[in-house]
Amino acid sequence: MGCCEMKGFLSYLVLWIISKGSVTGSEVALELAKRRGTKPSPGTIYPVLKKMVEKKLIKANSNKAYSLTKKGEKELKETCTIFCQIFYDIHDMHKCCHK
Amino acid sequence: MGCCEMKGFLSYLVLWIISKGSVTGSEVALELAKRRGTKPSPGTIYPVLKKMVEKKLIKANSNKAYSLTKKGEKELKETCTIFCQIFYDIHDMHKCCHK
DNA sequence: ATAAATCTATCGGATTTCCGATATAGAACA
DNA sequence: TGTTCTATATCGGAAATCCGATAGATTTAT
Repeated sequence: MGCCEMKGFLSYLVLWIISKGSVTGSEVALELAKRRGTKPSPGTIYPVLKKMVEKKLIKANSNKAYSLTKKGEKELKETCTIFCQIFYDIHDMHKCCHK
Repeated sequence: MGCCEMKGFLSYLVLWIISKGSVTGSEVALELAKRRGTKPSPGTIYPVLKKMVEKKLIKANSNKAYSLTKKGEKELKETCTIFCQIFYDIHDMHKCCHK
């Protein structure tokens, strides 16, 4: 709707969230709800997880809790680097909210 | 290509960049190049600017230099708030790059 | 004034990104 | 056991996001 929908975060965020500790699909969804305000639907979250498994970025244990693979850790590190460079001045953005 | 292409930043970044000072289209493109590493093509940047003018988020002066409208300032503030909440732990992401 | 280079603009479309609808599997409980 | 609730899974598609190709406009240089 708005000019700044900001689609495109999801995969990165999921990778990031999983990197912080083994979590199930529904736990990932809850963490996303905290951040974004809205909880992603099952039709959103599970296909994302599936694709990331196929790409061998994450793996599930027997309880369907996900964790990063070595490849996933490498990918996360690279993507974090890009992200932090793009938004190097996020601190100024933060100030912007409180004006 | 990767799992975390992170499309979806562009409009938000353009709004942010313009908020920091009156700039032309090519100057916006140069600033984006600094952040992302690659310069967006004309076919990318000008349609974005056009849409933002149509939505009255930015306006051009006679030299085709853009600046935010009141509506744009409001939109930016709101979007900054959402962005900073989603990425409240960007500082940890930053640490992640340097491991 | 003319040529070259740069900037601006537009179009169509490939791809990505996400979600609604639906179905199955599993857990909790009466 | 049968019922209910939650979690997982899949499909098709709507919308967004961006870009290549192309062309016109403007500036700069000769």
